Amino acid sequence: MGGPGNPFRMAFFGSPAFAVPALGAIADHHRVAVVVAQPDKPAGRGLKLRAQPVAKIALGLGLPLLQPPRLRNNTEFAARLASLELDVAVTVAYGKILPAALLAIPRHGFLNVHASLLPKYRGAAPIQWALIEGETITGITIMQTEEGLDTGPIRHVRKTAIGPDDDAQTLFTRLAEQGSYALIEALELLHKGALPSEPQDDTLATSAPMLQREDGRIRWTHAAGAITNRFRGVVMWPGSWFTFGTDQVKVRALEVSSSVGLPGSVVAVEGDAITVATGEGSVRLTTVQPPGKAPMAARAWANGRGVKVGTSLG
RNA sequence: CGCGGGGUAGAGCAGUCUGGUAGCUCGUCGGGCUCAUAACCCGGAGGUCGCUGGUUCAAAUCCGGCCCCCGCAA
Repeated sequence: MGGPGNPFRMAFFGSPAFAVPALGAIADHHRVAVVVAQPDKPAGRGLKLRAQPVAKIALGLGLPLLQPPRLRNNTEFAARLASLELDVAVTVAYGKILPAALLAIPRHGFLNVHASLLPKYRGAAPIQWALIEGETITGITIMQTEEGLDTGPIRHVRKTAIGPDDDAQTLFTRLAEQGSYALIEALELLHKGALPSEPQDDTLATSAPMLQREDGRIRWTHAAGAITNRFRGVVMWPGSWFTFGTDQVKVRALEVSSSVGLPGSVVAVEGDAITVATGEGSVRLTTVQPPGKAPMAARAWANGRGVKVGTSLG
């Protein structure tokens, strides 16, 4: 176990893969009285029941696991949480709003691990939106959980640079790790009574709502750089896509190019790639994926569909 | 029983409804043209049409079973 001499007695709320490193860190340094994750949900082809990553890890570590379908007006759950005599609880991408009645249970309340530099990018998809907006720096904010969405006082911050090769996948991995470090740091400070609390400046707040399928649509009139940034942000889901006929064609790999032309028109077909003009510059599509098919070289896709220089994509 | 698309030459597709010579865009090999080329011209090789059973004079195509890949949704 290791860690500080006087570990906290804690509850951990989290669900997806992003929360896994934080759970591991907490389990190493503190006493986890209970892990709370969202219920297993049907997902994937065939709608088979899929366990939440945090739930799997919790079971693997032999930690008590709860997956209540509802928190609001759930007196049984509240009573159980209260009976644990928690010092503090943490939430990491749990995915549900916590009622005030629960927030008041732990001695130090709830700390939330958020993957942006608050007050920017409040909401469910901070990593994706930071990439879409072309940010070059982001980070982890540990905040006091309130009833509002990511509005509580900032208690600890850890920054990280966004590199040109970063996408949602790499940033997710890095920030999940950074989040676990930041959380341990914050808990140490809390233990010493030295954890600051700074209210957020609401006038600087921006929102980062959960992505929708439409957020992946490529707007050819946008600049090539903006299209690329969005591609990096939506790569995990829903992915960048354009329309051709009635197909939504996903773009699996692209790079900025300098050719110019009418936005949306194919200006070059060479090697494995096709180059499409945008509002400013162009993008070279190297791998695409039509619906129902495996990913393929963009050139191969063009070959089979009669796409050539001059063809307009939607 | 959530909805749906697909498996035809090395790649991507058409052909299947209306059974009857294996087609298209590329790649590849050879030749030609060109100062030159990923451009152009000519020619060639390359396919047990996912597997399997059935119907038929005849199956990529019609019927049954099986295997595999993927999209939506969540």
